[in-house]
Amino acid sequence: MARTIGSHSGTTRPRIRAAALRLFARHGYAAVSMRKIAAEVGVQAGALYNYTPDKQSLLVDLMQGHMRDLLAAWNDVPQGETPLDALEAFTRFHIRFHSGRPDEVFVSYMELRNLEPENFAVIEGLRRDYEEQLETIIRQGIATGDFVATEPKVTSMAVIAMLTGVNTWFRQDGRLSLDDVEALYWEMVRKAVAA
Amino acid sequence: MARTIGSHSGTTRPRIRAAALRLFARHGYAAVSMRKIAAEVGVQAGALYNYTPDKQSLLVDLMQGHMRDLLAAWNDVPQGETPLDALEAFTRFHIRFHSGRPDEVFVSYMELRNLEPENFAVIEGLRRDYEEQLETIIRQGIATGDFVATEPKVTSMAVIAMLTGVNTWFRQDGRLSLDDVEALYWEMVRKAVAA
DNA sequence: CTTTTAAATGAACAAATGTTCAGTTAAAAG
DNA sequence: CTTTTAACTGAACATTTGTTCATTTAAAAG
Repeated sequence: MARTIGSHSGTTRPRIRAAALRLFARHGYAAVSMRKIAAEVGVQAGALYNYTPDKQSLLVDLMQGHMRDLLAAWNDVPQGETPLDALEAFTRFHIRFHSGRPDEVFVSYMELRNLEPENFAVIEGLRRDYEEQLETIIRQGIATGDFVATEPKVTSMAVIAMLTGVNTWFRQDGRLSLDDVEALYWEMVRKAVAA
Repeated sequence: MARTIGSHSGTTRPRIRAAALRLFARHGYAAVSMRKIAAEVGVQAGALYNYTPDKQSLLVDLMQGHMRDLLAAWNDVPQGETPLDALEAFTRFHIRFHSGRPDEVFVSYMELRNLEPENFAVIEGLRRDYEEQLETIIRQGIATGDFVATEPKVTSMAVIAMLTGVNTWFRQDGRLSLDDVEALYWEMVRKAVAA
């Protein structure tokens, strides 16, 4: 059999993406076979190669898409007037964006070592771009005297690590709302860099 | 051939552990075969089974050993008089301990999903034990009025995430010494929970 | 209805996987 | 020197791996 009833052209590609993302996040890139992805989509393994040249490209596309989405979304956020406003905007944006995409975040963070060198360089570059957004805010706050930080780069890394950590415990249906969490973390970030 | 010249009884076991740790950290548990571990030790794959019942046990032993070492080492740290002293002790200990064992930390954090459920429960329990050490300190600081934190558990998670993040960028031969880093992070932690 | 074509099958490939085990070797014990 | 035994080899096993491709099917175009 081929072209089974109900197969439409536009549907399969996103379903492959979604299945790959889900499985990579749950079990890890190396532990997931093309056959398992295909089974999740309801298709034979060979069919995947109509949509991706190989397994690695599946991973790269997911990670690159995530990093591009992240940078684009941050670009759409109003930065506010002062460095303090900008830092609050970044804090709240980072938590909200990442908590809404746990699988993408997990894969993009955990599977870096499974990227071939050239692909790694691309993703790592996008990550650095994002980190520099925060570093810039912190440097501006230091310049205006709003923040105290002797090592802005270190401070950026510390803040990002803290914020990304939300994903390890936060659940949408938990006791605390996303607004609660944003407020809690913003208070800690604010105090940590306060003059 | 077997029992090649220079093979001593006590040597192979730790070398297998070291090779497995190194390779798991570099490439991930699922991507590392028993043959690759054996090759790193200079032995055939079959020989590994004189020392481990299976591949999973190799991973569990590494992770369990790491968590036990962590809890034991923290137990040996003088806690100080006040909650503030205890928090500083924890902050400095966490950074120092983790930065000295990057491979163990990486594996223990990244390979949780490759543990069979019962093994996962054990490791997760040990992790919770450690996290509760910090939570207790924070609760005591709140009780004495030294700290302000409306959600002690969240604060603990935030602080630990921030501290563990050091491992993503810190290098022993970098510009900043371990003491520098400890001081930088301690200032941020102190301010973040300050009353 | 007929033709075209995109989408999927299913079998095949060599290579690699975790694990077992009978046999071999060299160190330790007597 | 002889015996014992722990340590290791090397081949074998059934599965699974990523990927290719000739073939088949059903939807779209005319």
